[in-house]
Amino acid sequence: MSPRSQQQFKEMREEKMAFIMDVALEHFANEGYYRTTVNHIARHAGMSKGLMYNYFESKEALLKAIIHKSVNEIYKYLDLNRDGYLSEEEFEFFVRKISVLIKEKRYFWRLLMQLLMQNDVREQFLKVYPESDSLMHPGHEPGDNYYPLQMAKMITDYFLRKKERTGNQFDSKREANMFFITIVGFAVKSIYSDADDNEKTINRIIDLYK
Amino acid sequence: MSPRSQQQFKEMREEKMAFIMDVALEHFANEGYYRTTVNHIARHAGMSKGLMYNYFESKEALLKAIIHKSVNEIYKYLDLNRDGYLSEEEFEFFVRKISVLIKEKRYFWRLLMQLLMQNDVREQFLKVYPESDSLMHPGHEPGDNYYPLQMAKMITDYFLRKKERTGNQFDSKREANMFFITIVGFAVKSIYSDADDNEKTINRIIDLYK
Amino acid sequence: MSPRSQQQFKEMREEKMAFIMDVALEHFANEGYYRTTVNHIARHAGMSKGLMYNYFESKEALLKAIIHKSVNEIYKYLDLNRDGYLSEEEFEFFVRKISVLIKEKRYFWRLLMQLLMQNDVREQFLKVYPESDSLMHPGHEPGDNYYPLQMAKMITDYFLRKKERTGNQFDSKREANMFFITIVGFAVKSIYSDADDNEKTINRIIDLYK
Amino acid sequence: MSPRSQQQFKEMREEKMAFIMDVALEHFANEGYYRTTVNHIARHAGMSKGLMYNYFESKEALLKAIIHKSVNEIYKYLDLNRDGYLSEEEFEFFVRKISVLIKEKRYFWRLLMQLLMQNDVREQFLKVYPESDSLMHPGHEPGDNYYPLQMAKMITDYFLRKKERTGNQFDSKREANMFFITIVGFAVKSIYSDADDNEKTINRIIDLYK
DNA sequence: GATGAATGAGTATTCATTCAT
DNA sequence: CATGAATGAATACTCATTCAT
Repeated sequence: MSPRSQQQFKEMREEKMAFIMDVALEHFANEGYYRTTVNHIARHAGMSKGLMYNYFESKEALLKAIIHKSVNEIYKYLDLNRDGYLSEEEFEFFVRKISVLIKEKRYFWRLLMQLLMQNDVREQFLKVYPESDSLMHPGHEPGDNYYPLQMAKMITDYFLRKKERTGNQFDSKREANMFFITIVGFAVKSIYSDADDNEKTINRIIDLYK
Repeated sequence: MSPRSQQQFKEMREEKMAFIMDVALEHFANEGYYRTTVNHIARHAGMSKGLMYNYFESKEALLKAIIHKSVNEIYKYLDLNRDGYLSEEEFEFFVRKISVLIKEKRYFWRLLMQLLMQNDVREQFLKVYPESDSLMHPGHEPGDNYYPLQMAKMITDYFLRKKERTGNQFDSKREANMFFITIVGFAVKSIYSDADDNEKTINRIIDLYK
Repeated sequence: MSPRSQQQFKEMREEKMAFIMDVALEHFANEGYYRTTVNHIARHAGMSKGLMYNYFESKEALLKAIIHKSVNEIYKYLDLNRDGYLSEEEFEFFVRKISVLIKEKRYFWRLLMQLLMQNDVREQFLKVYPESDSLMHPGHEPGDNYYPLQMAKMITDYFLRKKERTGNQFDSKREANMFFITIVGFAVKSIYSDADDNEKTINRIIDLYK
Repeated sequence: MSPRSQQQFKEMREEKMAFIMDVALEHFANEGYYRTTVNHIARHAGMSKGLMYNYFESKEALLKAIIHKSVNEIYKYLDLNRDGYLSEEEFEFFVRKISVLIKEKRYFWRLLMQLLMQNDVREQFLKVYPESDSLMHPGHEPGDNYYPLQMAKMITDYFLRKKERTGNQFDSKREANMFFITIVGFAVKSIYSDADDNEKTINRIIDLYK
C-alpha cells in the first residue's frame, strides 16, 4: 500500500524470480531445455506450477530471462564499457577474469553450448546478441567500429598492436583467432571439470598470447 | 522362388538404414534431438513413420545407431590400432587428419556436443565409450596402459618424448593439455563455419605443438 | 494341372491352414488375442506375414476359423446327433468324454473363456452358435425342442428321468444346473493344471450326478 | 491462504480415483483390457485423457490399482484373519458370503478371468498374490502352514474335520477339491446372469458340502 | 498470492493390412 | 507361392498452459 511496501514487494518478487531462474538454469544445463519440465522446475523451486506462471509467462520466457540475465552479468563482469584499449597488463587481467567467469557460470555455459549448436536457436540468439558471435569470428579491420567497445574488437586490436611490437612475420588476425579457440577449448574443458591444473593452463595461455 | 534374395533384402535394408541415419543426424544436429520429431525425419527421408520403425526400434535406438556408427568411423579413420608411437611427421599427419574429420563429421560433432553437455547423457556415453573421455583428460603416466594404444596415450607419449627433445623447462602434461584444448576450440569453431582460414589455423597449431 | 495335383494342392493348403491355426491358437490362448500380433504368428509358423494373408484374409478370420473348427471338433467328438436320449451308462461315458475333451482342447477353452467374458464378443458368438449358451442355461421344458438334439436338452432330459427314478424331493432343474456348474468348475481347473487327481474328481462327479 | 486445504485436495483426489477405477473396471470387464482405450475410459469418466494420467501413471497402473483394490476388498469382506477354524455354521455363512461377493464384484471377476487365462499375466499375478492361487489348488497337508490362516487352508481343514465326523470312506482332499470346483463353476455362471435360481444353487451347495 | 485440477495439442510407437517384386 | 517393405490409422502417453477456487 505504502510506497515502502510496494518497493518491498518488488524486491521480494525479484528475489523469487532470481531463485527460480537459478533452479531452472541448473536443470536446463544438466538435463537439457526440452527434457526439463515446468513441473520439475516448480517442484524443485518449492512452489506450484501456477505460481511459476505468475513470475514467467512461459517456459521460453524463463529461458530468455536466464540468458538475458547471464549475458548481462557476463558483460558487466568483463567491464567492457571502457576505452576499448587493452594494455598488456589489462590483457592478462582480462584472461584471468574470463577463467573465473567460466568456472562461476558453468551451468550457463553448458546450457548455451547446447542451444547454440542448434541452427535456429543460434540465429535467434545472434539477432538479440549480435556481438557475441564476433567472439568467434574476429577479424574486423581497424575502422570497423560497429560494436566499437566490444570484446572482439578489443582483442583484435590487442593483437594488432602486438604485431607492431613484434614485427612483420606476426599474423595478428591468425593470432587473435588462435587465442579465441584456445579460450573456447579451455572453456569447454572447464565446463566439466574443476581440474586443479586449470590455473597452470591459464598461465600458459597468457604466456603464449600476452 | 523368392522374388528377392535374402542377400538383396539385407543390402537394401542396410542402405536404407544408412540413409535414414544421415537424414536423422542432420536434423538432430540442427534442431536438437528432442525437438526433432520422428515424423519430421520420416517425411524428410521420404517414407512413413511406420517404416522407420521397421528399421529402428525407437527414436533412441536410431540415435544410438548414429552415434555408434559415427564413433566407429572416426576410430577407423584415425587408425589408432598401430604401434601407438607418433613420430613428428606422424603427429603432423594426425593433426591434419583430425582437421578433416571435424569438417566432414560436422553434424555429428554438433549433435555430440549438445548431448554431452547433459549430465546423464554424458554418463551413459562414457559407460559405452570410456576411452573417448580421455581425449579431454590426458595425463596418464607412462606405464599406465589401460587403453594402451588409444589416442590420449599416443598424444601424451608424444609430448613426453618432446620433453626429452626440448629439455627441462618443458611441462609435457601441460603441453598435452594445451594441445587438447586448442584442438577442442578449433573443433568448436569449425563445427559452424567453413572459414577459409582453418588451414592457416591448423598450420599454426602444428607449428606450436609439433 | 491334373485333377490329381489339384487335389493334392488342396490338401496341402488345408494342412498348412490347420498348422497355422494350431500355432495361432496357442498364442491367442497364452497371450490373448489382442496382444498376439500377426507377425508373431507368422514367424512362429515359419512363414511370412504376406503368406499368412494368402490363407486367411484377416486376423479376425483366422480367429473365427479357429473357433469354428474347434467347435465342430467338439460337436463331432461329443457325437450329439443321436437320439438325444442318455442312458445311465451313456451319461457316464459322456462325462468321461467331456473330461478328455477339456484336457485335449485346453488351449481352445482358455481362448474361449477370455473371449466370452467380453460382452460384445459373447453376443457375436451366441449369434453364430446359439445352442452353446444353453450349456449354461439349461432348463428347457420337455416339449421345447428348439435345439432338439443338443447337449443341453440331453442333459436336462437325463435329470428329468432321474427324478422319475428317484422320487419327489428331487429337483431336476436344480440338479441339471448343479451338474453344469460342477463341469464348468472342473473345466476351469483342468484348463490350467494336468492334476493327477482329475480322474478322481471325474469319478466323484459321476458318483454324484449319474 | 490456500484456497483448498491439502486435506481437501487429497479427498477429492481419492474420490476421483475411485470413480475412474469404477468406470475403467466396467469397460475392462465388458470389452477386455486391451481393447479398452484410455480415451474411451476418459470420455466415459467425463474428463480428458491428460487428467487421467494425473491420477494413474499408465493404463497398466490403473489396471493394477483396480486389481489391488478389488482383492483387498474381497479379503476384507471374507474376513480371513480370524482363527482359521470354520465351524459348520461358519462354513455355511462363508459360502453365502462368497455368493454375495461374486454377485457384487461381477465386473472384477469377469476381468480377472480374462486376465488369468493368459499365461504371463497369471504368473505376474501369482507373484503378487501367491495365496490366491491356492484357492484352486487345495490339498495342503496339516502342518503345512505357509499361509496359515488363508482361505484354502481353512477349507481344507474343514473337510479334514468333516472326515472325522463322517468316517473312513470320506476322502477329504477330494471333497475340498469338489467344493472348490463347484464354487468356481457357480462363480462363472453368476458372473453373467443374475439368475433367480442362484439362491437355490447355493442352498444345494451347502447341502452337499457342509 | 497460491494451488493443483484440467485441457488439448502433440509425440512416439504399434500393428493389421496391402503390394511390388 | 513367397517375401518383407510400406502404409496409415489408432493408441498410450506427455507437457506447456489455463483456470476455478
